[in-house]
Amino acid sequence: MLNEKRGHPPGRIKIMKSFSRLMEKNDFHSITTAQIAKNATVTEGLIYKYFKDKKDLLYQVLNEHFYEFQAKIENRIANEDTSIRQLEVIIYSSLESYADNRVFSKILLLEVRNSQEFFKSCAYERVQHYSRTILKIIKKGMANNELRSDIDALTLRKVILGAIEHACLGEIIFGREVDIDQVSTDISTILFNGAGA
Amino acid sequence: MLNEKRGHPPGRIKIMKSFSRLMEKNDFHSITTAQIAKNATVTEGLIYKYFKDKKDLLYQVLNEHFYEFQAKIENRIANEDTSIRQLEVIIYSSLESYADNRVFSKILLLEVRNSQEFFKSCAYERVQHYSRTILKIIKKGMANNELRSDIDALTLRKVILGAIEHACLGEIIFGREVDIDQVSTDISTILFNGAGA
DNA sequence: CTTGTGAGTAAGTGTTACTTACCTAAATCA
DNA sequence: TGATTTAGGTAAGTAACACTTACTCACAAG
Repeated sequence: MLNEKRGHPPGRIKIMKSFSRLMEKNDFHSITTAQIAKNATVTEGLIYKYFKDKKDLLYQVLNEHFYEFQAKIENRIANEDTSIRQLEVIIYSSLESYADNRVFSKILLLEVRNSQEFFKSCAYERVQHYSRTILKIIKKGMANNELRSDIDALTLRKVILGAIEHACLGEIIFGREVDIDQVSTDISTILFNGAGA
Repeated sequence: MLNEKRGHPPGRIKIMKSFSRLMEKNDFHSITTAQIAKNATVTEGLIYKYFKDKKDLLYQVLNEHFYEFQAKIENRIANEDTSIRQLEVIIYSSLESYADNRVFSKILLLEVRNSQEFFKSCAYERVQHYSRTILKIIKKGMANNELRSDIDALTLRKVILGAIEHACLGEIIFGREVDIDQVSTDISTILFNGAGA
């Protein structure tokens, strides 16, 4: 907290807040640097003092949101003992975070993946860390026979992440309401017990 | 096939082919209309004779690819009798199509979803049709006790689609190889039998 | 033989993301 | 203290971009 002011001058904060606000209603490409600046009551040029380009601004906003997301989830899974419970908490918490931070989920699921630059950003490093946490839980679960070990751990991770993300898409894109409790228990049931009768 | 020439003048075809070629290596936004025109050996203006704007070109290219994708899958599931087998065929065939048509999968999974316009396009209508087909199979499976009916059919569909899509992301984004047989059987195992031991 | 139409072009235009040069006030330090 | 670096911020650009307008030309139908 020492360098809260150091690395974060008021102009920079205003730009990020302005951009976040605009992302609530518009998609990334339809937002202009002129709009961002006007909304932040700074000049366009200042954006490029703090951000390499418009995409860098996007990645840095994502980075801040992802930090909170990650912190919340890692706190919660620390209180669970079994792998399955930990994964269930991840499923529930992800749905919850995506639901009450639409800008964050929009950026992560719809805006960054189409460009290679993202995968060199530090926001992506955070995503990787989070992703590795899930893999560790799966491997631990397979080692102590909570999870079947005849399937590929990487594939199971993909299925879990895919299920979570797709479950939120309707909400993110169309603003539909999602019953988080219902959907997350259904996802857990399917993934851990199977959809077969 | 009568109006193959009628609705598809040579310039239009050249533009779509040129754009598809460019999409193999670049993302949508980094491709310019000047590049598309040059590559197609037509002038920039002609693009706007056949397409409302650059995004409309994207949607129409997707539409053509999706038609083939859909036709192949619907043929294949017609040969299967149980719901689970039909869903397994969908999982396998989707992985296969995404693998050998990278432009198609890039557009569908990474490029169109961020903009609301897409959801008014006729490419999206096709996606909806495909999506409804899956829902019908699930409901049929629940009705004849192949699939458990204590979970929401819509959620199961989301999990299936999410699993398929996320399984291809590594391939689409990083060009990683995917073992389709292995991954699709793993996904089916997880979804229908569960990952729990 | 002229009139209407579809394919295609050439030369624009306003916006957009981004750059450059500059200002100002407050730390830093000789 | 006085000189100088430096960080926050501005103003006025610029090249490139998506898209438009006004125009050919070929040719088919009446």
